[in-house]
Amino acid sequence: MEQKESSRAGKAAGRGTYAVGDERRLRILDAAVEHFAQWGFHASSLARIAKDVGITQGGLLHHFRSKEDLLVQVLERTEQHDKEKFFDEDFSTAAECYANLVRLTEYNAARLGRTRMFNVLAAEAGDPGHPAHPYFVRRYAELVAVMSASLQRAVDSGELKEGTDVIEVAEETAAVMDGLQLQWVLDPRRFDMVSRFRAYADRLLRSITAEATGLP
Amino acid sequence: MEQKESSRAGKAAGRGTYAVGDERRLRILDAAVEHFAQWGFHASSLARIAKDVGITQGGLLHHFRSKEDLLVQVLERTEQHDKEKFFDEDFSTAAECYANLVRLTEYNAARLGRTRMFNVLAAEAGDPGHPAHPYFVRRYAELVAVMSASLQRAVDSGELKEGTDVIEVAEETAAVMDGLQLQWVLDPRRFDMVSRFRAYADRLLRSITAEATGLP
DNA sequence: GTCTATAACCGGATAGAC
DNA sequence: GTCTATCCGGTTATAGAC
Repeated sequence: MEQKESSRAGKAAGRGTYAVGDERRLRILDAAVEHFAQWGFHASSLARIAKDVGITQGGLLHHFRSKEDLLVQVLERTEQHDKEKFFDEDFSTAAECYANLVRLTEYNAARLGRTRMFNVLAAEAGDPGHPAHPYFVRRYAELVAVMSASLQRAVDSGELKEGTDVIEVAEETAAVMDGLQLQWVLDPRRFDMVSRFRAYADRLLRSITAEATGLP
Repeated sequence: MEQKESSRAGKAAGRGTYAVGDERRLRILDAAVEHFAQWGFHASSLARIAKDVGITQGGLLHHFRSKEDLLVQVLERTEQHDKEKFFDEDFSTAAECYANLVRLTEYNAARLGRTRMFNVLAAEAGDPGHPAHPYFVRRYAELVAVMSASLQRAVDSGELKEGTDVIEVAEETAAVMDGLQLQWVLDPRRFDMVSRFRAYADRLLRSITAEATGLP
């Protein structure tokens, strides 16, 4: 799965280090994000995406075998980007882990189209026949694995209460993030997603942090 | 908008008390739920829905002016049903309110297609031009209003901590329910949505309940 | 009420010219 | 690499027969 990309991905791991011929490809991917965001997968059209890039539908299909192929590569691209930005380091405390998730929420709150795309695709992918179904199943599994591992270290270190169900907490946290995004996209100006997530994280951590002081 | 329906709605408010000619209408609505669930709005087709009912696309459009009309009436129907079932009474304690939401989660967990439909439509409706956009904006507002009113009564009665931000808690709870539904639909057999929501409700209530005992 | 027929379009994918 | 042309099928909505 990864070898396919290794030949064209940036060699020096620097930003923007791509083969020259891939510039058009990247512009297509960016345009596709916007369209999948607004229309979902089924209702997006290659012709309209191509038009945004300034080429025709036929031209677009020179870079991507099919519409499905385009979707999968869009997801792979954004995922790779997110992982580098937010899941590179292993957090040693739960507080750090949630501070990082607040950062992720801020990042999403600055990208309406991208966030709406994930909302729509995650929901559409509930259909087992949807091309993004395997992606989202794997995505949640990985997210929960990374988060629960962080939380488990926090339990072991004594930061969190003994007996905390770290899987449960990780899945709940993922749910809160997704649910807040749903409400935020419906009314981005009114709904303060970042504050809401921060409030959730604070209350959650307070309720699962091992109490060290205060009691006799 | 409501007069249109008043002539054909059940007169005695009893279950199933509909005009005879509306049987076909109801079967169309039920079939539409399944299709909107699997395909969302844009990618669903009137012809396929009609086929499931056993009529043609032309025949279907005798009962519903347009595809948009069908969607709106599907949403109105399910909403009316839900309100009667889960939001009829005003709850005097927060514990009762959340017990009722657990019941709602159980109800949803027994209806995969319907729940998937709401996931997809709620996400699609993030686009302001989507026919269901106004519906979902109003839906969240009403849900938060009802829940936060319940919670406020619980604060006033001393069940919950003084100074609890009831709007914040209500919006967070809605987010958890939606987020859990998203994960559940992706893998209904593995993911236990009801347990997860119960765990969330328990932890939330513990952290916002006014402590009455235990401290000197 | 339901059908068939049709209008007027849009969808993805392929083939081949340049 | 991008275009045009084309295939073949799907879409909603309307019109009119029965």
